[in-house]
Amino acid sequence: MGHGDGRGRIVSAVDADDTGTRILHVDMDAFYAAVEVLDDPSLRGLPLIIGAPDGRSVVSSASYEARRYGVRAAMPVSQALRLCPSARIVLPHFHRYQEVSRQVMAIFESFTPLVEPLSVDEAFLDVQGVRRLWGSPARIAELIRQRVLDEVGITCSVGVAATKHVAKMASTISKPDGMLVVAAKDTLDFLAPRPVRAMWGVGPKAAEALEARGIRTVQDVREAPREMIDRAVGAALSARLAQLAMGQDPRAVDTERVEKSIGHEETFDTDIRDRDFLRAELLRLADRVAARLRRADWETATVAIKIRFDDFRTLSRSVTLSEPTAVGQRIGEAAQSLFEQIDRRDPVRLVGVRAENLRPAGGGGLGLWDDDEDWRKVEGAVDEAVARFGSATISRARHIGRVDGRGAAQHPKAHGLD
DNA sequence: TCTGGGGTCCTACTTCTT
DNA sequence: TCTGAAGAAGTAGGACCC
Repeated sequence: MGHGDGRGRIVSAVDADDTGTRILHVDMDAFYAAVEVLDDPSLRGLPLIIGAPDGRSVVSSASYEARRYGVRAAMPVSQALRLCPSARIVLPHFHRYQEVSRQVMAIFESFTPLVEPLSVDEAFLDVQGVRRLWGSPARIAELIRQRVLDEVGITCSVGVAATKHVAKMASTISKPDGMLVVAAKDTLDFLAPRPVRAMWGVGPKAAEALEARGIRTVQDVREAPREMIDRAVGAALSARLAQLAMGQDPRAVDTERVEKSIGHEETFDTDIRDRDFLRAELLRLADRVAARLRRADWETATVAIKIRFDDFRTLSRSVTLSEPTAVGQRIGEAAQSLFEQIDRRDPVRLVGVRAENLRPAGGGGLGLWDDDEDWRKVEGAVDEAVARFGSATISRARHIGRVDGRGAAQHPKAHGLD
């Protein structure tokens, strides 16, 4: 079980003991690949790699047929093709995945309002309050699996347990097209033999540090001295692992998570030395970030950049602004200024811009504009005016756009800037 | 051999404020 | 007015997740 290549399927009986459970973790099987097959049935049964065939692309998703050759998400496409030369490369269609995701989430929400989407293809559901309506958690899990298949045409796997952590582990193990129910009283036995790497928060580094101390399974985590785990992975993760290993997970299903940062980054096909080009890229990324901020009616108080050099060394720099903004030009200027502070002149493979420390847009109300075209006109006009009249005069005019309140008065047409 | 993009969270350290 | 301690806030980097 748990091969990740489709050979580990488990399906608990609908009448399996689900005493003490309330959390469902639903995970779509090879989601991107499944959507591509849905839209082009001739792809069914083929080894598929979702990703770009060129440059430095990595695998976004792979069908189970490709996974049998060792292909995994996040693997360079070139490496995936060496493992599975017969694989079909399919360019990703992210908008389509989001569309299907919305369909699936709507099905979840028809069972319970307590749905926490984790990503485009998975969610936690708390079904404690809807048992009278739909039946036991295991029964609800089966109904959801059936409806997703009937109405959307793709399969999903569901873990049913008392906590998020165990439900997620259970869905992973049951894949694909599976369901695994872990009754509350069976939680400790279920967890004991699992590898530490399967625990939430344990990645390659933490696993290596734990395994170097002989801590290989969840049972080992329970038995190892706490100080030893503290030293291996730090106090915070250690405390969390100690809880999780005992089947305790206080995290509730959270339906109102809000984004804490918004960023964009780009890896170039070839490494770039040209500083002017990199500055222009920072400005372009800043514009995209700002556009998203305005659409969400947010501003950012902190701008961060990320620079990755040809040797994969990565630097980040950030600055807190004197005044929050959602204006691309300001974010771009902050990003460029941070970039100037980096002395290293080696070729760059990636640049990124991120807005952190987000807050609701106050005073300016720039987010009221539906299309960014309008704001580009304003920015373009302001830049032109700065060139003609000098920045002091124009900075006052620019300020009008922020304090002038919301609505028509700040629209470019109203300022005669159209 | 080659390592994306969009995120969150944590730790260690520095600087600012009281 | 100066100084030191302590806590808060800011910054950089890394690990992790999907």
